[in-house]
Parts: sequence; structure tokens; C-alpha cells
Amino acid sequence: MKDGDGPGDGDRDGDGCGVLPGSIRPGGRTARVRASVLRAAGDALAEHGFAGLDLADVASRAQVGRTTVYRRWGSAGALVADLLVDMAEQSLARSRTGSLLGDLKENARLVQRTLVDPRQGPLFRAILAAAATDDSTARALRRFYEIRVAEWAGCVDDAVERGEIPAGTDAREVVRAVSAPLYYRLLTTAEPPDETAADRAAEGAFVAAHAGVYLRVRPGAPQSGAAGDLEPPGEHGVGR
Amino acid sequence: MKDGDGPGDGDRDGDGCGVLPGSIRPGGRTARVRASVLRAAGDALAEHGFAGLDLADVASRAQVGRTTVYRRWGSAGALVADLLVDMAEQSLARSRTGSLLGDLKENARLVQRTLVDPRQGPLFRAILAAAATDDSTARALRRFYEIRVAEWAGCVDDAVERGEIPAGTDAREVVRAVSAPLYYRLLTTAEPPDETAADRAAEGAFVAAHAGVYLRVRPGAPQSGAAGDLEPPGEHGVGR
DNA sequence: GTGTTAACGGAACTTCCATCCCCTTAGTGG
DNA sequence: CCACTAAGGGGATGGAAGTTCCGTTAACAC
Repeated sequence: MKDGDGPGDGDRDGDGCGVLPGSIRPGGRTARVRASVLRAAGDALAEHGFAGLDLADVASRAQVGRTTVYRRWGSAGALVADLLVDMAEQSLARSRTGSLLGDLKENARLVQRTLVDPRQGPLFRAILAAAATDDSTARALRRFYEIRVAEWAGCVDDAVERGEIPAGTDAREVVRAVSAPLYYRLLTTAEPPDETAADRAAEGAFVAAHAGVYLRVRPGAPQSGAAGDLEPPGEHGVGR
Repeated sequence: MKDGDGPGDGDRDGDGCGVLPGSIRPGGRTARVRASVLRAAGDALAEHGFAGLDLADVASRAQVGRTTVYRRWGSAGALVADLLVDMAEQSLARSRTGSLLGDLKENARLVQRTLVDPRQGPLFRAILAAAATDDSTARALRRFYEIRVAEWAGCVDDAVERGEIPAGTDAREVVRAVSAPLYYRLLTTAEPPDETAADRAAEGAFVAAHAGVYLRVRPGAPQSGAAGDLEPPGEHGVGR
């Protein structure tokens, strides 16, 4: 596990002089404690959610003293933020299937599998909830998704290179368009996203990207209500 | 304001005999208290989020005794659930611009304006967070979005009627596809969704619906990795 | 190996929130 | 308008979560 960056890059308590615990002797027990606490925090989050996160419970799961958790992380929000830093480092490499639709489907399936996973799904729900309340968690969450989105944006750039979709396409917007429906379903419906939802998300993003919806310079921008000169796919009115 | 259904349809405490306070004398002060508490709860949620929701604070904002809030709602989760019931009843009617893209853009703009609103945006964030933890809130949230989505699904059905998009299109999936990117941006990035994001969301859903992505019977279902015989928009490889 | 001290761990203390009791206020029926 | 009682309000009580103190353990330097 990584070492040296501890519970965050900034000072937790605001004064610029105090050295955070874990930064001077990061090896051995300190690293072991950090790994153990982060795993326990993930487990507790997945089980009870952010509101039910009890730092004393985390400490006992991790077989660590409560004081240690309070001293090194200070609050539930900071603990989740550190967990996100850890998760961001385990980011998986993007796929290279040779076609944009193939890559987007791989991405959609990966996200879908994560969200329906009995541990990861509740964990992500809990983390999103934490970010809504705690500011340091929100920052860590944004950074986490920045990294993930940037990684997969390469697929879109490659597709532009191949001529599959128009130049000037905002790659990150395309990647976000794949994830968005899956997260929306997780948060607002009773059924977590299935394979069909994943395929639809990928196909929808692909078709829209192809039609120029995610161009950085938007053709229809000046007109407010009109469709602009967005090219409609195929011929209009076709009943398929 | 509605009266008579109080903090939920079921018994809060599980035993089927006790009558919930507010159900026998719902008029006058009781209704006034409910309205005042729900407004205060919304304000408090928007300001401090769900984790920071203090029922005593809600009570003092509403100029009501703490005991009253605890007796009638019992927990923060139940209070938010009741707030959602109230919000669902104030649902706005869908638009009828005559074109699907026009209707979807209206919907996207409505969602976008809600999410960037200084009160509504934080409120929705807080409610989503609450639903991740509390079960009764989650049920109320799902019901809320069911109602909203069903209302706007009419636009899609009308478009099928007009021949704009293929018959067999899952109308609710199209409506969800409009909202999803806006919520995703709200939750995972620092910039709340702007007008461009709203237009992109509407156009993306429109183009995908047109291409048959949201057909209930999916043409490419048997093949797992392939694109199926999904009709690509326009000609492939066009650089726009 | 040995010493220094960073980091950990247990326990008492404090604070804050949910609950309970009982009195007061005001809807509702006559 | 009056009586009855449902519903609201203030203060005391109990418990759980966070904080602090100080003794113990082990990382790192020499």
C-alpha cells in the first residue's frame, strides 16, 4: 500500500505547523494500521451507510484503538476522503477493443458490475452520501471521478483519431454520459442497473457522440430553444 | 396543503393499534405545524445536509416544540420521507411543445434550473444522501421520481404517436436519460450543470431514442459484446 | 544493539441528542 | 359558548458518540 500521504494533503486542523501523525514514521505498524482502518471503514460504510458510520466501530473492526482513528483522521468525512484517495490509486486501465462502441460497452459493464456488487454498490452509495455532507469528502470524490473519467476519455480520443466521431468532441463528457444513467438508476430506482442498462448507456453515448452532441463548440448555441443544426441520426420519422 | 395522510401511510412504530398524532384533528394548528416543520426541515437540509440535520434545530426554526417533531415524525429519515411526499404533490405539469426534442429540452432545463437553485440544489443533494442511509426515505424518493418520470413520459409517448421515434420505445427510460447526466454532474463534479449540459442531455436522449436505443425489445440482446443491429445515425466515419 | 520519541491504546470525561413526563393550549362536537 | 380531549410545549433523564489524558509499544537513527 502507498505510504507517505496519510489522511490527506492539507492540514486537518488548519494551523500550518503541526505535523500529522503517520507522516514521520509511515512504515511498519503505521502502514498496517492505515490499511486495516481503511478496509474496516469500507466494510462499515457498505453495511451501515455514512450516517451510521461509527468511528468506534471502525476502530474495533480494525482491531485498533479509537484514539488512533480520531487522531489520524479526526472525523468520519476525512476518513472517507482518505478511503477515496486509496481507491483512486487502484483505478483499472481502460480497454482498447478497437471500436468506440466496444470500449464504451466495456466501460459501462465495468461500472454496472461495480454498482451491483454486494460490497461496492452500497459503498459507492455511502460515499456519494458522505460527499453531499462533508466538504473534504466531496473534494476527494471529485478527484476520484476526474481520474477515472480521464483514463477512459482516451477511448474517445482514439475514436476521433480513427474518424469514428467528429473532431472537437469533448471526450470526458462522452465518458460521463456512459456512467450517468447507471448511477441515476442506482440512486432513484429500486432496481440496480443490469446488463441491458449498461448496453443502453454505452449505445446512447455512442450515438449521441456520433451525432455531434458532445462537440466542445456547440453549433446550436446562439439559438436557445431550437435544436441547432445538430444532425439528426438517419432519416426523420422512420418507424424503424 | 394536503391534510390527513400525516407522516406516511403506514404505522411508524409497527404496532397496528396506536393512532398517529395529527390524524384525528388534522385541521388548524396541526396542519400549520406540519407545514411549518416541513419548510424548516427543507431549509435545514439545504443548509447543513442530512448528516447535520438536528431535529431540535428544525423545531426551533419552525417555532415548534422538539417533542412535537419527535412525536409526529420520530426520526430524521421519516421527516425527509414526509417532505418528499409533500414535494411529489407539487409536481409541475409536463410541457407540450409539439416536438420531442423541444419537450425534452424543456424537461432538461427544468431539472437543471432546479439543481442549480441555491435552495433546491443542496436540498436534493441532502435528500439523495438521506435516501442512501434511511430506508423509508429511499422508498419515498423512488416514489417521487416514479411520479415525475411518469408525468414526462407522456412526451415520449406522444412522439411515438407522431412517428418521431420508433414504436416500442421505453418512454420512462428516455426521460431518465435526460435527467441522469445532470444529476451525475451535480454529484461528481465541482460545476453544477449549466444550460449547455441541459441541452446536451436532451439532445443525447433524443438522438438515442431516435436510433432505437430505448426499445423495450432490444434487437442486439442475444449477442453480448456486439452492437446488435442498432442502426447507427447517419453514415459511419463521417468527420461531420 | 540501544536510545529516542512517534505513534498506539485504554479509560475517564464531556457534550450533545433522543426520549419521557407532565402540564398547557386549542381543535372539535354538542 | 362550553366541555372534552387531542395535540403541542418545556424541562428532566438516559445513553451514545466524540475528546482528552497519560501510560505503553515499536519505528527509525546511530
